[in-house]
Amino acid sequence: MKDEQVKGEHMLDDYSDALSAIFEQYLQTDTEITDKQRRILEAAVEIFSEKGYAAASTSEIASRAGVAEGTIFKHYKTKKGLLLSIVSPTIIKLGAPVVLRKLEKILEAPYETFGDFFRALLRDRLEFARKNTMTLKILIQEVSYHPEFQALLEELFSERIFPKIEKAIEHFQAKGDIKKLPSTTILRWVMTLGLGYVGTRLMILPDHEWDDEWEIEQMVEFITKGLAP
Amino acid sequence: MKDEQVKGEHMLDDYSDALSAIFEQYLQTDTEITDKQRRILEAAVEIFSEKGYAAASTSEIASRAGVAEGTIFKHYKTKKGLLLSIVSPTIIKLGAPVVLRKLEKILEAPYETFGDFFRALLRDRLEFARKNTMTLKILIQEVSYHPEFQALLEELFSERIFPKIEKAIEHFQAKGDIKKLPSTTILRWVMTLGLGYVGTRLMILPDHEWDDEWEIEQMVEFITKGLAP
Amino acid sequence: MKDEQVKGEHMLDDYSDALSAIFEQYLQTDTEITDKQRRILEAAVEIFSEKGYAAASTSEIASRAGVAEGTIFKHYKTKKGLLLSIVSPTIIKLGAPVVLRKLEKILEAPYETFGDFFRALLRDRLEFARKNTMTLKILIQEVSYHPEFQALLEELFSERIFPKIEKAIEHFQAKGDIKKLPSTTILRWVMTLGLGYVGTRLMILPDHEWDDEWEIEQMVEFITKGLAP
Amino acid sequence: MKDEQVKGEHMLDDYSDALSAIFEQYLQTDTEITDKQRRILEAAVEIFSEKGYAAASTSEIASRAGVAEGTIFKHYKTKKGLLLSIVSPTIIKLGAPVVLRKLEKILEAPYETFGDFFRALLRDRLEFARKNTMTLKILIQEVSYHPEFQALLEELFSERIFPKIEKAIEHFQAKGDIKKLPSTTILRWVMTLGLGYVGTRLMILPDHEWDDEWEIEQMVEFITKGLAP
DNA sequence: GATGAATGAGTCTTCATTCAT
DNA sequence: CATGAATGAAGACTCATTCAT
Repeated sequence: MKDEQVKGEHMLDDYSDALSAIFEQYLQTDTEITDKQRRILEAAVEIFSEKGYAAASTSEIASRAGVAEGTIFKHYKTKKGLLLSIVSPTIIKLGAPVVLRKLEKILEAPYETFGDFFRALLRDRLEFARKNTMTLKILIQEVSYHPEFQALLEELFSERIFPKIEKAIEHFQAKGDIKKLPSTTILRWVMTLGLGYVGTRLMILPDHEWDDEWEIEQMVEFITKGLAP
Repeated sequence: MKDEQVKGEHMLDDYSDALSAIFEQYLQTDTEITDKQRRILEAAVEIFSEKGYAAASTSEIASRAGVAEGTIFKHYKTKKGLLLSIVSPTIIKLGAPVVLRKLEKILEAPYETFGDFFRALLRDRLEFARKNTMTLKILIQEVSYHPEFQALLEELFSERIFPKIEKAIEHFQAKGDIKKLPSTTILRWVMTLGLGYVGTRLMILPDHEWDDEWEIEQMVEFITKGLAP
Repeated sequence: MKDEQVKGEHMLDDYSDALSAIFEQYLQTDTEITDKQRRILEAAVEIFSEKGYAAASTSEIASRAGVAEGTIFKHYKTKKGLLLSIVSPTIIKLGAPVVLRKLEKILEAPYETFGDFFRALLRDRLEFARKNTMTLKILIQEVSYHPEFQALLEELFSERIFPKIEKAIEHFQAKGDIKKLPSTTILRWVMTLGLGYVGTRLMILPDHEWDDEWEIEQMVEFITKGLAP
Repeated sequence: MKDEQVKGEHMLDDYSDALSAIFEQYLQTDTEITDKQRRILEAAVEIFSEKGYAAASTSEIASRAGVAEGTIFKHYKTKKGLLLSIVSPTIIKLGAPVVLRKLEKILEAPYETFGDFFRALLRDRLEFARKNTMTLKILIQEVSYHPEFQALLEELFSERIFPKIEKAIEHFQAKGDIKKLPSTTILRWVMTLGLGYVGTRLMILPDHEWDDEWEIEQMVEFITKGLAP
């Protein structure tokens, strides 16, 4: 699992086309990040996630980051630019594992059953969300209000993630592992359950005692039985 | 179904205790609403749901409602007061059907199986959400930033809704209808699937062609099979 | 003394000329005052004296008076009109005792010495201030900001009060009772001491224990000795 | 006299205790004042003294100072903060000469008679008031409405100024120079006369021709005779 | 690069005043 | 006469952004 996570986080190499192009403008992938820049980003993530983008003030971000007000604007032309440089990379990383070529070869490979596939995906994304909880919260809250995010997410999901998961679903349907329902419906159930767990786990009741492995196994079993042909 | 919805919306008579007390202060239940007041509320709902509470300006609300800015403040002391008088009633109505005494008597009555129970609840809440889509969107977006909402929701869910649904779950478990898993886990799955459908249906892809009855039936079947003992 | 006070308050009959004319517009001397009007005036006096004219709001006055906001404006065209109808009569009454014809005949009459004259005047005005403390406070506070008040006061003092007091001073100087200093200087000392006592007594330290008679006698003696030729 | 004034203005070194502590928060004693800040203060003093604090608008202050409205709030968090930074230092300076330790040693020193003492004090405070006329006018007008000012003044007068003047009075009484009246009464007479002169001289009739030395001498003589044992 | 003073448009809110009922 | 809903101008204050140092 550790392994997979690492992959999930670093194997962005495949983003070699349109989407990347769109993203690149928001990413200073090559620029070495300075200390002040890092502190600004950290402060911004905290404050955006605490009060929301619109209610956050750049002056509060500056003071929490311990820099002058003007410094923020040296690095990120506008407040919105700051938001973009926080959220955009997260959107990319969000879809990373699914987009991986390896995962494409799912047909030949690692997962015997749909349950295995779901388990792997959920573990991976739970770990990812654990590491990026605040940023994801910002994304979830702000997506409604920023068409750029909607466009990026739509491209990501409808052209990359969904097709591949659909392929996987169809693969397991062909194998007779799961019922022949429209893949969009299955997709929604699966995402919905996963997201429901991750969201409850990390954002709604983070202080509750959780046995992740057990919960994941129950969900796998639930889905396996629910989708049995 | 029409019947049930009507109940869901109007059978608030049972709110005869603590929660109501808390809510009452936000509700002008008896006050006859004037025309301008209605236009203000409508405009506010639209604009809050379009751009979020923090980014909405009272001057824009006033001009969309066709009233002077001062008029808003004659009726709702503050911008926040306006938000509260939109969201608070929705929070109450949100839990209405579950809190009904009738539903408490679920043991003796209407629902043969857990699937029937889920179907009824989902249909009812889908209808409710259809009628209150914008207000619910506001609630979802703003709940993180307004502790009052969190407090109300927490009281509503943890002391009213959850206990009753849990009872239902335990009832069907005792009947041997569903598997003996912790009711919190089942609860999460069920809510998550329902919410996932309602949210996708009304907020994320409202323009997609949906066959609600079919989708609901599939979900009922999925859950029934997935939870089979 | 009681007697004198009554005179001081009621003997306005002599105001038969220019000044009255100016004042009349602000006075509804003949109009019978209604109950609501009285409550408005009382509330306004309280609130103006508590927070000052500029910081007082007509809506607060209305609510303290127990009338509708609009009612104030039915009776007093503007907020300023309300202020005028409170302060203007007080300005008139302020000068009343001195302007009285009787007092003009001071030469023939009641006061043997300058000290007697001062004592009588001070007692009278102390009683007057006691009955009109709040209104006088308003006058003192607002006179700087309202040229109308300055004009009225100037007319009152420079054309009526001062000349008469000066006559009295000259009378006592001629009698050899007091020193031959410029009457303006004596006037200032006398007014200043009187005002200093009345102000301290009623506005600055109203809760202190005061022996008015004793204090007045000391002042009389102080002045008598200080002004001795 | 020049000399004394200088002392009066600069010998604040003795403020080494409680009162200073209270004041310090309002004083930016060390901060170098910028040009814009100075213009803001000047404009504020003018406008506050012309129309009163409540009726003055920050936008008018800004435009008279030739700065943007926001600039005012960069330097003084609120309109009230601006008022405080104008009035508080004046309150301190107001009591300065009396509080000086030197003056405490009045027993051994400079003043032969109570008249000499009064003359020196009056000259000094007249000069001070001449230099701070507008600020003092603001203080006088606003003291009723701002409990902070009342508290500061009360501490200043009742714990510092009055006790020392009382000591002086008792000293001259012991010397047989003045009559044995309660010192509070004498204090009131003396302050009242002084204040009456300063106020008339600078605020009520500033354009009148005044012979300060002559007026002061007359007052000294009046007091001396009036208080003679 | 970093600062922070300065800006002025924009925010929420209050207020005196009007007018239809 | 009395009401109170409605107004819109004005108020204090905040904010993202710029720019000289």
